[in-house]
Amino acid sequence: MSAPSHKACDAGPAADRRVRRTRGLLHEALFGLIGEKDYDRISVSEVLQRANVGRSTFYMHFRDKDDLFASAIQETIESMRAADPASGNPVGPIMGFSRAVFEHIDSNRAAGGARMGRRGRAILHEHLRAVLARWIRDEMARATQVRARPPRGGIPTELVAQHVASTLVLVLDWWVDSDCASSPAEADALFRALVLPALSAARLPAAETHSGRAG
Amino acid sequence: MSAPSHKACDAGPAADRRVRRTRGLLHEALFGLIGEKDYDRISVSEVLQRANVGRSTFYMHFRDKDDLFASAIQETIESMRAADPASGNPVGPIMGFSRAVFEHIDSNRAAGGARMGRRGRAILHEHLRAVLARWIRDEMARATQVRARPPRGGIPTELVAQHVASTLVLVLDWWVDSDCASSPAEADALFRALVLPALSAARLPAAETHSGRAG
Amino acid sequence: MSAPSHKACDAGPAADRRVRRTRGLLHEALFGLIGEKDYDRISVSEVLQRANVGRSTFYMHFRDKDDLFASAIQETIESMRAADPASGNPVGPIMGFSRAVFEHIDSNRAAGGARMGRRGRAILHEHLRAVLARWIRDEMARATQVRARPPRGGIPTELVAQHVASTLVLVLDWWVDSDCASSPAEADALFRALVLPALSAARLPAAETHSGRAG
Amino acid sequence: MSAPSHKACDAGPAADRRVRRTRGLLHEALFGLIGEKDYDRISVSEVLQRANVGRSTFYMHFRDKDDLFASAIQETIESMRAADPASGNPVGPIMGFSRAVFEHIDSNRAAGGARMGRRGRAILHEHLRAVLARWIRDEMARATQVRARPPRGGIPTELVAQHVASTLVLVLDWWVDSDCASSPAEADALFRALVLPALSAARLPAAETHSGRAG
DNA sequence: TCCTAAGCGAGACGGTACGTCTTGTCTTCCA
DNA sequence: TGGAAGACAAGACGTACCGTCTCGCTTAGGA
Repeated sequence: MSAPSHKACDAGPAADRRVRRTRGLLHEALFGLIGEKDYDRISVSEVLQRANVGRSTFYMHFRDKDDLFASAIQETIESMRAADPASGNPVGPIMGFSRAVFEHIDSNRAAGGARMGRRGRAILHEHLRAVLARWIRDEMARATQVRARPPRGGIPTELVAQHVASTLVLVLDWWVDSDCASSPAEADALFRALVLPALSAARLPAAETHSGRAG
Repeated sequence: MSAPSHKACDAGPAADRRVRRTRGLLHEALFGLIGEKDYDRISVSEVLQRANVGRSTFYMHFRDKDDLFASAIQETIESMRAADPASGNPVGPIMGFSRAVFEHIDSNRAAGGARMGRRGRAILHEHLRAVLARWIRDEMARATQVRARPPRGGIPTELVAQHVASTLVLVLDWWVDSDCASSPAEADALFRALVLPALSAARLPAAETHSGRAG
Repeated sequence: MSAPSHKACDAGPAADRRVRRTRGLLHEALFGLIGEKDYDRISVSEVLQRANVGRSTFYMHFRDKDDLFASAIQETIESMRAADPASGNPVGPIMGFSRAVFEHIDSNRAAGGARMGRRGRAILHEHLRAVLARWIRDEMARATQVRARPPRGGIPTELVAQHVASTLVLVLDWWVDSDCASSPAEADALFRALVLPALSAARLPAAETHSGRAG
Repeated sequence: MSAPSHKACDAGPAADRRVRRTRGLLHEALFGLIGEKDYDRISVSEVLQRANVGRSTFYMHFRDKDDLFASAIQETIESMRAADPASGNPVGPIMGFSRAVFEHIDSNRAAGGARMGRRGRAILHEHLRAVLARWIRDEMARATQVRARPPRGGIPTELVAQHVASTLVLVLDWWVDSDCASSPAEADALFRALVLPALSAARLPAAETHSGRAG
């Protein structure tokens, strides 16, 4: 889903500018409110009032509150990926991008990782998981080609990708919940410790890889 | 949350029987509806109508729809745990209970794993994760004592427990989604392949985590 | 339309009392607001707020604002008819009831005949016309039987009834607009002067209508 | 309100031509839609779409939908008056113009008298009443001077004029509703039968109202 | 011939009201 | 006396319009 949302609204450069502005206002308003109260106690009207946007305009751009949230997350992730200099870099260790993720969260933790109730967090996690799973699938495909490894071990690629994504989200959540007490490097190390052994195992005929943490 | 819900309603053996019946009706009604439509398109009124239960009665027993769902899941899990003969057996391999879980799902898959929309599944997963994490924490504590290992390795116990629970839920979901194409034993093997290496690693002293950031 | 509106809601004497109260509150609130601003600048929400009634309750009882208004008018008219001692009295002059109408308006003019914009007045007139036309049709039928006159003259009964009703509403409106400067008796005399000659004419064989077109 | 509407828009002959065209398109579109559905179920947007006119253009010319409708009616009436050869003819019987009105409606009934819901009809009637009342006031003034009668009888001139206008509209409505079953001449005769007696009475000192309760 | 200003289409926008839906409380009545 | 029935206040939802606005495009009179 690279398109912003369910509607194109291409009517000219000026209109486009306005549209972009409106969407931005709504994103910001929602993020602001999420910092203040539980996600699903937030009503659409509150967002509108804070963004100073009319109701119909909102529903022109987003199907509902969840759609707005998804779009906002998407935008954030994309800007984060764009700001990542190492993005698309084929060299470096396996799953090398994870470090960048932790670093990014670390520098933006004041803004983004704020309070958001059970439901908001669930939606966020779901999105993150999906996006990360896609990245990881890419990464795994590349790694497989570059290193000329056998295409798959005993574990289905898709399941591995989801597992890695799920674990990354879990560690992220746990790390943010602990107020980022440890450094990004340490958190990343935890993530890698949890996930790399299984990755190696996936390449082998499912024999036990005890060596751990593959550098 | 071992207590059924927020209210006791103890007024005698007969009343208790009726109460239990009412709660059961509501559980069944909710499960029935979940099989038909997305969880959060279900309104309390629908449940009431199907269970043939008055509105006020519902709110006597449950705080809201999620409370009812949680209670229903809890009951199901408890019945499942009760039916497990190996429960509480300290011998056997590490994380030995996982096999039982897959077996149980396999025999009940017609009934339970039915259709339920995004949100319903999310809530279910959340609950499962929490319950399983608790079991796993217990199991890890026991394993630690029995085998006289050092209390923790480089990875926080809590994080490991959550990771294992999360992975189990992931594999379960993936397995159910594939219509249980593989046998419970195979699915369990996948789960163990993903999770055991990390568990072994967690026992080692985690050399490279040098220092806390705050300290 | 003797039934209050589109819904019966018979669920017991107590519920009925509550229902009646709610409907009354809404009637009063609407009449109050009509006295303050143009009828169609009044929103349902305003009525609700003033009546201290929930939105859904309103739509339980009335289809929309116009339905509420119609119901309120109906109620008023019925109470007025009930309070009229001469109602149903077959003796007395032709169209004798008109005098009572003027008298009634005269005594209640402070309350009822208040300000109400173009649209509100139009709706009111429409209703009055319809109700009065029915009364007049009855009256004419009775008069015809009592006086053993020929059933109809050259003017269709229905048209005459509507004409009389329309004229009565016109005179009423004009009279109320002039702040009831003249006495009810005088106003009634004006009405009778405008309408009685035509009524007498309607009894004659209407010489000048030569032939139907279609026949 | 003889001016077309609230804006002059004098900027040259060509511009004027365009303006006229636009207004015409809107008139036609509205009349077309009125033939298809209830007047107040018609939205401005529908009119715009059918007329192929931009939103801002509409609001340049008309304050709102009612303004457009009023303007369209006005135009129609004016064209009707212009086409009437007897217009302004001081000779002939009292209220002689009424016959021309029925004749006009008769020849244009296919186009104009089409379906239009409660509200549309109400607005149309209101307008007709107002326009006709003005004509009638003129006619009465002329008649009074020509025939050298006393300026007013027992009934206020204004009230008489409104009564006549109201009755004409009533008969027109009834006639059109009956699909113009009778000829224009007959319909006119009905109108005159209903209204002329009162007119004669209005000239006298109110003597012949025999029923006499006014005193 | 080009220029400039108008009328115009398109449609995003802030705003208001609508009628529907659901929630959780409360009251009444029945078994 | 406890539970079914359901009226009710509260208020969010997504839809429909409204009237205002900004934007380019077209077009025609004046330079």
